Amino acid sequence: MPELPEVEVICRGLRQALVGQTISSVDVLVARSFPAYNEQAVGLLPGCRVTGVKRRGKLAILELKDPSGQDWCLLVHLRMTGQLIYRANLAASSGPAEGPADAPADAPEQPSAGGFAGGYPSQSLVGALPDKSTRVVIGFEDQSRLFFNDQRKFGYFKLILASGLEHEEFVSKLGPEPLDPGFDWRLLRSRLQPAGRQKPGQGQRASEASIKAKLLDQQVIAGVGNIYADESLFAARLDPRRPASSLTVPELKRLAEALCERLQRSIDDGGSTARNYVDALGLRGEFLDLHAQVYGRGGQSCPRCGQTLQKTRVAGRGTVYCPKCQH
DNA sequence: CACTTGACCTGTCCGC
DNA sequence: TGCGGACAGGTCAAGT
Repeated sequence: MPELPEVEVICRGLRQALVGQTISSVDVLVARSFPAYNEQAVGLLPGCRVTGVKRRGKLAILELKDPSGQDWCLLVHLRMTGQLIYRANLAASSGPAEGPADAPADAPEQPSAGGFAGGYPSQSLVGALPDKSTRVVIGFEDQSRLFFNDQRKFGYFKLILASGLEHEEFVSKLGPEPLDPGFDWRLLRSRLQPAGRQKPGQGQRASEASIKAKLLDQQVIAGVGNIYADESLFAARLDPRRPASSLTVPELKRLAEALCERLQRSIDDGGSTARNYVDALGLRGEFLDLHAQVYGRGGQSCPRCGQTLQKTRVAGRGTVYCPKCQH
């Protein structure tokens, strides 16, 4: 469920914490979480300095520079249940990270912390780390650590050259960023309704795929997942089952606007916590509680017209919509 | 070729 | 209490 807003919130936190830091160690506890680790990264990552943290679609990207000056990108995809949690060095007081049983040590005291410098906030949803879902741990020279937790082991790390062919391929595969300044209804139309070659007489084959399936396709638009597809379609008053090819210009305008508004609103709320999403400090996001209108609310009444929201399946995903005001 | 479905995983929730 | 099964959904391979 980490989608664009969740990954964006995590990246902002990591940027503050990691830029300028130098990696001192990498522990891969589950091999599938960093498939190529042994071949390429085992001796390469320690010594690398973090020069930036970016997001592309649902990917978090740690930009690294190795001692020889070569630039690398460490890609992290959280998939369903991945978490990236940063823990500052707690004045070396947190010895073995495993020890709720110990009493003598002033307990895992939580230094109120206004930011990363002092540790982590007491309202963190995540306890002592590593825990049983920890897959990768990256240590830094100042003794802080970045934990990659992932219950379902769908997420992964991948190290690529910043300017290599792999990078080009991965960038060009993803569709445009809906929050980039250049994103508007015309761009959305070009992605949803690509101008097919029109043979005179034989009109181009209109895409029959549902608008929801298209929104979930990362090659069409980058970063939209199930939550924001449903929320945007509701805000734009569009039936998720409609063929993408059938949207009119006014409908495309509503949808483009709804996508931007819903995604930005969620970033402002700290993202959506449906199951186990937390930000870089272990804090949950509040979008679902504060501003979501349909996701997870099947059977409840439509906040716009009062009709009962329907839960169904579109594009293989659980989908909630209002049968009365979405057309 | 366009599109849909199944597999990958594990934790949670529900009914029996 | 314990167990089986459905369900959650991002992405890719396989199927229609």
